[in-house]
Amino acid sequence: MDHGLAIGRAAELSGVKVPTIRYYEEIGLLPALQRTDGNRRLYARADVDRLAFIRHARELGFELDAIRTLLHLQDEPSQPCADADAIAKARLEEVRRRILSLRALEAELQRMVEGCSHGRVETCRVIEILADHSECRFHENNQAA
Amino acid sequence: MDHGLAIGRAAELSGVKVPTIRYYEEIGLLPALQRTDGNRRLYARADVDRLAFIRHARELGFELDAIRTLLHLQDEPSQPCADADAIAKARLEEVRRRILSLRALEAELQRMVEGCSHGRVETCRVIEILADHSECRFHENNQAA
DNA sequence: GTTGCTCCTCCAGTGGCTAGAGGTTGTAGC
DNA sequence: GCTACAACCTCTAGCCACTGGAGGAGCAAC
Repeated sequence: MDHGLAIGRAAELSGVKVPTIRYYEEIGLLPALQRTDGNRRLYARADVDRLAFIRHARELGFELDAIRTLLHLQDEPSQPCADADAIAKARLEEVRRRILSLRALEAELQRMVEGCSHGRVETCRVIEILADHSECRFHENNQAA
Repeated sequence: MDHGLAIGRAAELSGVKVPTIRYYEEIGLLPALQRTDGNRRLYARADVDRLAFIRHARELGFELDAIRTLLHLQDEPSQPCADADAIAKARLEEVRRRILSLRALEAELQRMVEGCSHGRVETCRVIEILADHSECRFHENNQAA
């Protein structure tokens, strides 16, 4: 038994799926790995930690490019953390904007659903409100999703 | 001057970009259009309305498949509107879930940013919290973005 | 007639994976 | 040692909803 974990085990431990791990390696988010004689990837604990870091950051909605920067920072702990701070702050702002936007959206959808006559489409507010944007209270130039 | 609008004008009026309009036609969201002798697309008012409908629905975060269904419903006003109602309700639920998830996310990011020592990475909470998921208060299996 | 704008088609790329084909390696049981 | 089977490998294509660019044609004004 050589020391190092197989990709499946690394996936289990980190919570990142096997094909996703390979994908991260491909785009250079993970350094090139050791392989066994049989060409299988070997993961050390540090690699699993790195994967967990990435997964957590993805859950928090950071883009892979931002994560790349955060990983570089993590690799050099003596650097000032202003960059990490800025990335987190930007993400926080983004999340807050999104929440505001979604709340407007919620209200608009609520209005649609409440207005539904449960009858025919011709008297249905859902369709009507969609058709007539001018009536809409949701006027952001947003990424609504 | 033939009656009908050029694609650029339809884009202006509907708020949908020119390549996006062509894309919608390609995937069958708009019916096949009239063309001029010179092979240019011609848009009637009804087409522009349809585009505006799509745009509005996209702003509200409906997927193109849902929009396809909504458009079918709009085309047949004598149908019961239960389907439209269901689509809108599902979207409303989705938005509410997302808001909850984003609020948890906001709190987590807030905690990260507040914990930043504005010093070196080695003492930075931002990196630390990312590295240590177990400390995280944000435990949804979410689509965080 | 020529400038310059809009339009046409077709193809490639985005982000962040996910799925599948087709082949190899490793392991457990007999 | 043999066989079955899981887990691995690479490579390619697909997902959504666009977006951008190349290279060419049409059209209006001067």
